[in-house]
Amino acid sequence: MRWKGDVAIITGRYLSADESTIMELWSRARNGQSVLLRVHGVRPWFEITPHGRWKDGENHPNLPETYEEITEVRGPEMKWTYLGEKPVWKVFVKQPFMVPKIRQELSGKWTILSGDIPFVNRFFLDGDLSMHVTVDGEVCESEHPVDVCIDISMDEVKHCEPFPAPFKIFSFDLETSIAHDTILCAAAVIEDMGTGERERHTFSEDEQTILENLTKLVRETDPDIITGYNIDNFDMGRILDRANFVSGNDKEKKIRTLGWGRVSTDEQGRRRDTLFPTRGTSRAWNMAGRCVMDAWWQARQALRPQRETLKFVSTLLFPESEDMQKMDVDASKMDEEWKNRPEEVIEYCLRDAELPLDIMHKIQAFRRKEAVAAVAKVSLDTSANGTTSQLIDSLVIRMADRTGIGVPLTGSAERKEGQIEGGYVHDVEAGLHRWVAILDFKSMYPSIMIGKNICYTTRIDDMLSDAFSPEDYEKSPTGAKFCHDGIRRGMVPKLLEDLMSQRDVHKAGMRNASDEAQRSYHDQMQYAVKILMNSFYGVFASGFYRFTHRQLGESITAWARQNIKTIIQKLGDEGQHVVYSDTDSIFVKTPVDGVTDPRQAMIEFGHSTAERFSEKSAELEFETGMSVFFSHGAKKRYVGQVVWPEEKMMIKGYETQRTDSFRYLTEGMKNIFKHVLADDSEAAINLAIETISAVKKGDVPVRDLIMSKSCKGRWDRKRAKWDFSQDYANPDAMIQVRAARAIIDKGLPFTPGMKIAYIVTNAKNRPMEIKPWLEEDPVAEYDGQFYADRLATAFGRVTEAFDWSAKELLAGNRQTSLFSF
DNA sequence: CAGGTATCCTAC
DNA sequence: TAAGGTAGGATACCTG
Repeated sequence: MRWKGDVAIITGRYLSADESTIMELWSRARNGQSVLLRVHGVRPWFEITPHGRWKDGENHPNLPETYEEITEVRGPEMKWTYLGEKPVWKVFVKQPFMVPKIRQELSGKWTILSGDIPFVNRFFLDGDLSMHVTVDGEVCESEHPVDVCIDISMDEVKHCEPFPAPFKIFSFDLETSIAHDTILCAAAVIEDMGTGERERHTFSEDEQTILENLTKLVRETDPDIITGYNIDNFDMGRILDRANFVSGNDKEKKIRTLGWGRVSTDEQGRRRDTLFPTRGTSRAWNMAGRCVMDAWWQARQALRPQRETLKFVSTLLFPESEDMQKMDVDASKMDEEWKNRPEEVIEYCLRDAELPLDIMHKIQAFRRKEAVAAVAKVSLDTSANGTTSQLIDSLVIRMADRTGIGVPLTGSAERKEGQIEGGYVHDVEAGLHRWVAILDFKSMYPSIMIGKNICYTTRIDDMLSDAFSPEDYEKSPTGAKFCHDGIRRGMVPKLLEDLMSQRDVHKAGMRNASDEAQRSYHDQMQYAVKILMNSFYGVFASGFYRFTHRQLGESITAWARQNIKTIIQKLGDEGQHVVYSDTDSIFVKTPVDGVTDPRQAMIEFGHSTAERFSEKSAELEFETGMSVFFSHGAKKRYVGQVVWPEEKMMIKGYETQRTDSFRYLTEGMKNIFKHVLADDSEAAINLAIETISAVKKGDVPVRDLIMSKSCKGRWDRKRAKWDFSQDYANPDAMIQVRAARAIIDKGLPFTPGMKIAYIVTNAKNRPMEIKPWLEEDPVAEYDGQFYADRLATAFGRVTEAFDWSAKELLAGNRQTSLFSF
C-alpha cells in the first residue's frame, strides 16, 4: 500500500543497517497524521584533495582504497578551493559514524572536504529539500509509535510549498519537593494545532507512577513538540534524574518512566539512546522524533522582558487574565503546601502547564520557527534549537555542492585573532536639535556583500594573486581583493540576492492576501527571510565558520565606514549639520530658515537628501523624521519626537530601554523626556526633583524599585551545588550572584542565564545588601538614599544639559552650586 | 575618592 | 569543545 501526501519534518536520525544506512525522519502530515519517513539509498561520503596548491600533472598521494570502512573512491572531479582548482575524490564509507576516524587518519596526506556534515543533513542538501516535502512511498510495518511509516527513496520526495503544519504540542509542568527533590505532582496539556483542541491531564500518584503515566501519555498522544516553562534547565533534567533514580538498574522500568522518544521501546544498543531524552553539552534537549522548545527561552528572545518568571511573562502578555490574579501557591514552601492543600497545588501545576502554550502562541513561536526552517531549508528542530551557522550552512553548502566548490571543515581555517574593526559611530552633539531627518542605508551589510561580490569564493588569496590582473578584482579599503562577478560570482552575493527577491515576493503576498491566514503566512516568511539575511554578516565575520576569512568581515565593515564617512563629509562640505551617525544611519538637521512648514520641509529634505546620496548597492532611505532630538552627548543614547511617518516618542539606549533598570526610574525618565522634548526644561527639572525626593522619603511602592540582572552559573555535579566561579572572576562581588544564592538557599529553583530580581536594602555596606524579590514574599523596605542617588545620576545626565547637576537635583535646589563658587 | 576591572545590556 | 559580529555606556566593586 502507498501513502502520499505533504509532510513537515520535525527532526531525524540515521540507523546503520548491515549493508546500508537508513535515515529516519519524523514528520507531521498536512492531514494531521504523524508520518515516519524511512529514506533508503543515501550513502555516507566525504571528499579528499591533496594539500596545498595543485599543478597539472602533479602526483597525488595513494588513494585510500585499503581501508575496511571505505567502500568506494570515486573521481577525481575538479573543484574550487581557496588555493585554486584542485582534484577532489569522493570517498564512500560504510556508515556515517566511521567518518571521524578515517578523516583523522587521512588528514596527514589529504585535505578533507565535506567531512563534518551530519548525515541526516544530506536529505535536505542532496535533495535540495526544505522542512515541507511531498512524499509518495510504500507503507511499511513499524514498531515505532507513529500513525504511518513509509519506505522511500530520494526520488520519491519532492519539494512542497510551505504550509502551516498541524503540530501536536505537549506542554507540561512538575511540582517538586524542596526537601527531597522528588516529583510531587505533574500536569500536561496537549494541543492539536490542526483543530485547536486541547486535552488536560494531571498526575498525583506516587513518583514512579507519575513518571510512568507521563511517559505513557507522551507515547499515546504522539506530540511533535514538547514545551513548558524553563523545561530545558529544570523539568527535563528532573524527569531524567528521578526516572534514573526510581529505575536503578531495571532497564524495563527506565523505559516505562523515561521512554519519551518517538521510537519503539524494543530498541537495542546504540539505537536506544534516542528513546531517552539527552542533553549533551548543548542548551537544547534531544530525543528521537520530537523537538523540545522551552517557552522561557522563546519568550525571553521574543519579548526581552524585564523579569523572566512565568508569572511576569504571563501578566505581560495577558494582563486581563483572571487566572493570574488567583492566589498563588507558595513555591518556596512547596512541601508544606502539598501537604496542606494538594488540590490547589495540582490546579496550580495544571495552570503552569497550560500557560506556556498560550505564551508560545502569543509570540507565534511555532510558526516563526517553521518559517525560518522553510527559508533556511532545515528541519523544525534545527530551526528551533540549532545555531545561526547551521542555517547558513544549509544554504551555502547546498550551493557549493551544485557549483563545484569544495566544502572545508569547520575549524580548518586559520583562527581569527583579535577583533575586526566594526561600524563607525559619529560623536553626538549634546542638547536639543530641531527637525532632524534620519537617513538609513537599506540592508547595509548584505548590500555591500552583493555589490562588492564579497564571498569566501571570490576572495583572492595572496598566494594566488599572480594568477589575477588588477582589472579582475576590486580592492577593499583594507587591501583585500575580491574578484569581479564576471570572473566568478560569489555564493553569498547570489544567495543574498535570492533572499532579497524572496522577501519582495512575500511582501507583495502580504499586500495581496485575501485573508488573514494568508497575510500572516507571508508576514512570517518575509520576517524569516529578513532574519536570515541579517545573519550572514555575523557568521562570515566570525572566527570559526567554515567559509570565512577575516578579510571578509574586515572588508565589509571597511566599505561601510567608507560609505558613511564619505556622505557625512559631503554633507558637511555642503554646510549641512550632521547631528549623529551610527553604522548605517545619518541624522541630519533640516535647514528651516524662512520655512513656513518645517515638518513638510523635513520630509522633502529627507527624501531628496537620501536620493542624492544613494548609489547602486548603497541605497539611502529617509526612514524617520523628528521635530526634536535630544542627547546628553553620549553615543547610542538619544530621544526624539518622531513626526514622520508617524507620531511617537523614540528613546534609544537610555535607562528606559534597559531591562536591568527599575520601573520607577524608567517611568520617571520617560516623563522627564516628555518635558524636555516639549522644550519645558523647568518642568523636567521639577519633576526630577520631586521624583527623587519621593523615593528618598520612602514613599514609593517597593514593587516599582525591583531591579533585575541575568545570572550565569553551572551545576557542579561532584559537589552537588551551584558553581559561579567558572563564570565570574569574583562571584561574591556580583549583585545577581548574591541574589541567586539567596534564592537557592530558600530551596527555590535557579536557572543559569535567567534574570534575578532584587531590591537594594542597604547600600552603605560594601558590597551592598540586597534581597531577592519573590512574588510570594515581597520585600518591605528599601534603601531610599541608594535609589535617590541612582535616580539623580540618571536624571542628572539629562538635566545637566540645562545646567542642573545630579547633586543639585538631590538637594532639591541650586544652593549647593551657588555656595560652591 | 580616582582609576581600573569585570560585567551587563543595548544600538547597530 | 561551542560557536553570528563590533561599538559603546554605565554600574558595582576593589585597590591604593
